[in-house]
Amino acid sequence: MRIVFMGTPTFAVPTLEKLAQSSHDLVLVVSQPDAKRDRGEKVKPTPVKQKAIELGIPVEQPEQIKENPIFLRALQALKPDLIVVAAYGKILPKEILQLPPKGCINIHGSLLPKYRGAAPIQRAVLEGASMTGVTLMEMGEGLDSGDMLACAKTTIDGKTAAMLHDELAEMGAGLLYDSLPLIEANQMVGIPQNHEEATYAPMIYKKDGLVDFNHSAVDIERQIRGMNPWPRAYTQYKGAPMKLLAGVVKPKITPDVPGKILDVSDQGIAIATGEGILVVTEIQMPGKKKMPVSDYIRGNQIEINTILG
RNA sequence: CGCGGAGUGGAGCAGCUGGUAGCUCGUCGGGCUCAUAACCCGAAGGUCGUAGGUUCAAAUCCUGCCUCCGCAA
Repeated sequence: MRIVFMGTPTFAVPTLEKLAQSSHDLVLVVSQPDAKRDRGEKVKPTPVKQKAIELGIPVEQPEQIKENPIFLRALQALKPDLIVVAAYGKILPKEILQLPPKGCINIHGSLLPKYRGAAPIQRAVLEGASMTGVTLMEMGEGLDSGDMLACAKTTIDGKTAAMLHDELAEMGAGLLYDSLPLIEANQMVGIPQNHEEATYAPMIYKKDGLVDFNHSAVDIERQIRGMNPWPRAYTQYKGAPMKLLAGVVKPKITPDVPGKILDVSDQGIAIATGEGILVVTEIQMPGKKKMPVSDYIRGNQIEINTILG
């Protein structure tokens, strides 16, 4: 089959690699423009573009994908049998969705119909779901609402969103790879989603990382894991932003002012919350590296009774 | 040219109004103790990111480079 791949962030990279390894013709990779800036003055290509270059596959980066006749014609000229999409970042117009005979297949980082949308992995962690996974679906009109072709599951346990991200990226890549023969033979059967059970996973913003200590320790610990690697759960310690990178929940002992530091030791920083105590074990201060609290307090002070936030 | 912080013994930091380096922890040895992540004594371990410059003398001042990180996007 002639395949076009569309993707942008690192989540899509494993799938790109798998496609490149397959016996099919990966004729084009489409990714977002390089507009993103990093620290300093650098303009970095997207992770997918970098990998595509490494693999020697042509890359297109249309500024806009809708109502772009030039791009559409170029795509038509390639006569792709299949378009695979993984976290591309833009809604595809109907003309493109209808272009390949085998359709457009999307890899989504959740067990549909749960967590449709931009941030499925993080939302699953934040809400304390026990399982998550990846779903292969036929793309149609509507956000992540197409028929499901296959899925794979994993447990969340104490994993961070970052860990799940990597795991699901690989899982999705493998799932797609294994499905290619069936797709080619038109033996994939789409199962409609139960739209009644659909939930949405809106995009995460920087402010979603701000910790509210009135919440329970359980929720905050989930926030720490869900906001990893970005934007990270953060609070303020004496006016300086303090990122909370890992923590454990202790059962409630006696109620105290939420956000108050109750104890500091090699075990971590014990903080009162709306319900229970959160012992933060790993932090990062501005300009510093991430480090275990036990390391941090070797050369820095954290005062007990300070109110965070 | 977006703003900014930082690179010092294994870890985290201090020293930076120039005169060959200090703290906490860890490590090793010894002691005390019924015992201990406790306490006491002692030891090892650093060409102070890198290349130059200024100087009688630089971790400390100046310049280039490398690396790490926070903010903003």
